[in-house]
Amino acid sequence: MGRQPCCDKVGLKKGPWTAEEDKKLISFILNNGQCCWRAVPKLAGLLRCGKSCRLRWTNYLRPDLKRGLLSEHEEKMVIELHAQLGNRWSRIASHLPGRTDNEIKNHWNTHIKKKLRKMGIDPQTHKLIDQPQQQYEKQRQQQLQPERQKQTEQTNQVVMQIQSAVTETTIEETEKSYLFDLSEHAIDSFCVDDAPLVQPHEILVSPISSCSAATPSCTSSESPLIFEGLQFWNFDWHYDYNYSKNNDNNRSNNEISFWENELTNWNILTNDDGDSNLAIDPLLSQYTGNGFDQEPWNF
DNA sequence: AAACAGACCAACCGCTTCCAG
DNA sequence: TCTGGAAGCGGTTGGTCTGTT
Repeated sequence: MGRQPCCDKVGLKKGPWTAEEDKKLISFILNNGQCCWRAVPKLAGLLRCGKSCRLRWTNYLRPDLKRGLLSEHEEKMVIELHAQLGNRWSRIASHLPGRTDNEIKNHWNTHIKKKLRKMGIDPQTHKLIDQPQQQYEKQRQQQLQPERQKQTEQTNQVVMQIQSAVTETTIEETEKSYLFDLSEHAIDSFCVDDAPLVQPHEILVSPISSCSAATPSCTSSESPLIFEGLQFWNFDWHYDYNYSKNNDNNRSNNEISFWENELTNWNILTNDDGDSNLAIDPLLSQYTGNGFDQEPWNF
């Protein structure tokens, strides 16, 4: 027995949302808040599935969304967070105010992946990708392995003969040799002969620089998990919200502040009669925003 | 100017997780 | 503790845009 569909799909509309639908959804949520998404379409007069409404709201209509390409700083954060969290886009998005998981996922797949590959880094593992020369060396090492094994065995035999002749071995010396082994293994994990195209520190955000504002005492030796619960500062907090991608008038003005641009759009969307005085106030007053370099603000 | 290919991204699908009863 | 519904999440799809031939 299969699972019941999230909604009765008969007669439901799919595909891109129209301005009219957006307007209905925004009006409804501003008046009633986010309640049971399943009920939203009926109550808002939409022929959409609740899930679709939720996605449209969270990914596109939410007033606190940032729009436009990710900044270089945000991109670095995404890379750093991805190295720690993997494809947990919502977790990553939670560290980037105003960005959605969908947006970050798309940006990762279309931009960052390519950049990392160009840099010789595997976007999934964040490790250096094998270059042809390195692959050749690896193969060669494997071919030489049996011969080396034989040589090692012979050497070991000689060493054992010498060791048996040595009557006193201090604990300190034993520890030293153990530590030496460990360091050898550590080197194995990153082949120093394989000169990377890009040094790791050139790609990843240094933890110490990232944490300075919120946790000034942390050091670069700490786990990058310090990102957990961390607030990041100094983001651009501007919006370039265009309902239509084709409306390039606003785009050409570069970043237009949320308050000029967003409110205008919202006025249009929430008022049939275009009376801007009526507009947002009573509806939006419930929303509180918070720029990182500012006090919380209200509509 | 037309055809095509690749890039981009909004939206969908289906699985997982959460939570109330 | 179990169950079923709702929400959350990540992978994928498909339409549109843009650049190239």
